[in-house]
Amino acid sequence: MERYDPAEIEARWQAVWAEERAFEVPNPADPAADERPRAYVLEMLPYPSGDLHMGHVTNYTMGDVVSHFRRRTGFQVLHPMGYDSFGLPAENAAIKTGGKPAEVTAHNIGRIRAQMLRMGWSIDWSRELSTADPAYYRWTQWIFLQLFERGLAYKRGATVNWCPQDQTVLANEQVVDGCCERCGSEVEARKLEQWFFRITDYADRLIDDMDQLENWPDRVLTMQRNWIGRSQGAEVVFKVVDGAWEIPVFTTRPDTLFGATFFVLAPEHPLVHELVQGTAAEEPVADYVRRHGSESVAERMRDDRPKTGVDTGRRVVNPVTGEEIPIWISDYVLVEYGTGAIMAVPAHDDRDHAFAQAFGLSIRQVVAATDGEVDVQTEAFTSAGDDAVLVNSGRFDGLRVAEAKSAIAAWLVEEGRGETKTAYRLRDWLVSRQRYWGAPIPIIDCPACGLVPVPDADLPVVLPEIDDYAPKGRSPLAAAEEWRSVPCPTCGAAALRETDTMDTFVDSSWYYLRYVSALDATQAWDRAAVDWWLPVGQYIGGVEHAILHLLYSRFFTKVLFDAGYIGFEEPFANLFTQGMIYKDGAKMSKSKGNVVAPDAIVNRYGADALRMYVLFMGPPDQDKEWSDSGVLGPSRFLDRLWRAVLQIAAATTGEALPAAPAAASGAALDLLRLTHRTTQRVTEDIDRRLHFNTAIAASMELLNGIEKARDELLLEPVGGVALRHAAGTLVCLVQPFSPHIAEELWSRLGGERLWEAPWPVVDPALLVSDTFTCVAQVNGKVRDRIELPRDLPDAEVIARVRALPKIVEHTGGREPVKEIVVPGKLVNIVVR
RNA sequence: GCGGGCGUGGCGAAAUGGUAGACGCGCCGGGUUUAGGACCCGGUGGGGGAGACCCCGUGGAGGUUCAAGUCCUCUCGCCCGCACCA
Repeated sequence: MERYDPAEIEARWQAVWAEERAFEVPNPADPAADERPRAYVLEMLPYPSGDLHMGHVTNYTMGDVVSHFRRRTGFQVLHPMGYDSFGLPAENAAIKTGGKPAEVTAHNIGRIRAQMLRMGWSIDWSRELSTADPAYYRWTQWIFLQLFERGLAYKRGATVNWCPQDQTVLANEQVVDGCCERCGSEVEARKLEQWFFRITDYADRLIDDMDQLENWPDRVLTMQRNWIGRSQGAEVVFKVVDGAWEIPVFTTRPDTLFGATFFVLAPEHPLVHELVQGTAAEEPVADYVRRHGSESVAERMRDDRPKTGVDTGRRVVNPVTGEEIPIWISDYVLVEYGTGAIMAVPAHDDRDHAFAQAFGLSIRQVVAATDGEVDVQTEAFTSAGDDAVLVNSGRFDGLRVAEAKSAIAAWLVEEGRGETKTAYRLRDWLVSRQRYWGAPIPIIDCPACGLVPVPDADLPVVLPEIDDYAPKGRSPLAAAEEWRSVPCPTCGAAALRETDTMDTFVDSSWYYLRYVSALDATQAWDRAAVDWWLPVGQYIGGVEHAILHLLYSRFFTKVLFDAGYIGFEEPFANLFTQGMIYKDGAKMSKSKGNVVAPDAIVNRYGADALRMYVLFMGPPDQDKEWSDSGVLGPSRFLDRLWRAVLQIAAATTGEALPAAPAAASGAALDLLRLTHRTTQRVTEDIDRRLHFNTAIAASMELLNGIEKARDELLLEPVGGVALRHAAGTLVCLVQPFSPHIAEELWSRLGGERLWEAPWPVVDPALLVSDTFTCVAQVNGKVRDRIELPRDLPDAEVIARVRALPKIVEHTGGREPVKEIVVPGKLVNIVVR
């Protein structure tokens, strides 16, 4: 028999699909457009390093299975692909080899595209995009200016995260444990003028609109919620003794106000200098501030570090007790959060408690446990539940914490000493980078007019060709004097271009919109086409983007909605986050030397086997361990499928997928039932649960059934039709996973264009049989099984089970206390 | 500390509260080829028994139920996210 040759089959069908433009879909303006329902299936776009890795293979194969399935169940499917092609790796490679980032990138895209094509994914390649292409980043710049016009993009001096290795600033989201997410160097704090996006304006909507994201993993929503970190509380104003200053603090525990025994300012707090000027504390405070400022971010984040601080000698008045309490400076108070100042309640806050102990400050209990004593001198009592009531708090004594929070907050408002307030952990998104390979920020700095947007007609601001990409602590673009010097668009005076480029996460925050109009040079997207395709129906990607890409994209979508450019507020209706693939217990990485190259597996077993294996390995949302021998399972399965279908195709005649013969009985009927049960399982596993591993297992069971029945069924005509029906169905079910072999076998069965053939339909009559295997239990333990007619009345079922010798033996002649019948499943006889 | 998730054969894993281990890898035995990472048949959780069979078994301890891997309470271990956020 002809051997299964994946390499030959795969190349041939890939050529057919390309020739037929099988996976290209029309926009609404296109005459070819029709009114069938639409599905936008999208996977996160890849960074084009030279080689495809297993994570990509899993990600895009999952999306491809969904795409094929939707296409064959009546949808027009938009399934595009592009490259997130700006960024450091290409730039660093160019510096190392003396090439140009654009050339390195073009080369890498060529390689990764070739590897993607070998996987046979059903992608509409006519919409391919690359974020480093001026035709793309022209619109990234346009969006930047949309934000600028609305006050959502602004430049300010700030203490920012500086990566000494990459020589650029980083967003908060890109700092992990005090180190650069990309290169691992310890991040330094630097005071610089930088561009920010005002994502904090959208903090509430980013949290509240999570209600609409029912089909997002809880994990991702929780991570975003934590990252935004919304806390309800109160702002309380404290007056400084012997001075005109009033300093507000933010607290989530206004109920503990009576227990505030000292006050702390962050070292960077703007009032620090004024407060101590000309006093005895001036020198020690200045000294503390200086020492604190020179510490690295990582040092400040060490969790076991002792509390440090310095007394200002100044005092503030506690608004409820009238008591004067000392003002300290300490770096455990963060200037960026709340107001940069806190009221310290050592009895009920661990950090304040540690500070009070370190400096011998007084600790006063104002909340007590309803059950049992607590010693707040030893340890802070932080419970805020119903088991905690106020003490030493004047007329608020006896209130539970929750009640006291609102009562004291109300009192503060009444007295004009404070107001209710919400604080967020989220910071504005720092988007400027001092590197070359990114979209230039389209702003011109005019000495007379200030920051002026580049006029739309002058977009894109194209990256100039330069000779030296090496980072020097400022953007390499600053050296391109000629490019940089331009007349001010407003007044015509000599002005300078902004030389920073944008964070690459800006590029990827809107690419899902561009696919609908990827070739349109006149606008970022066609509104009618966006309304037609979006929001994205199914988005698939790695969980590592939970608080970067996925939060930024939601923010952009809301901004563009508010600006009237799109008609929806959430970009991704359904999100699926796939697990990572490990090898030898570790993430695959070049440095660990445990990378398995997809190309090598394709060479050996074919793309169809690899595609099937990455999904067969386990549940798609879980991390998985790569096994070199594991791929043999799907590989052998496809080989057996090949031989079985070819044999059936040769021994029988008829359609590729003939109707199930009505006259079937015995083994033929059993096979038809198995076929339809399998169709049901595969359909549900793909459609509802994205449980590809069990869908594949079900297909394997069907093949096992076909092989077992084959020789017998080929002897008679009805059996032959049943076999052909089973084989045709199986080929259909396998197609989303391993489309090349499926297409080939389909054509051997006499079919055409499987990629658009209708999905097999389940005949409900074939899902049930006239008998069932009844499990016979005594006291919940399985003792026997018996084949019974499905329509037998319960009483008769019980009688038949009770007559079984093993049941008689285990009941030992005792009368049942109870008899449980689960129809079509089991009988449980309960005896004492 | 706060939040999320996970513990089932040698391994990857299945299992609407109803037959635990489907499907696959590996391994064992047999066959067939012995150019093959080839193919076919049978077996494969642990313990006992010559055997039909019996007992135990889903990290651990309780509980609910006729029935628990699945639900509840406590507990141990691992992974991930956030973390001096007031």
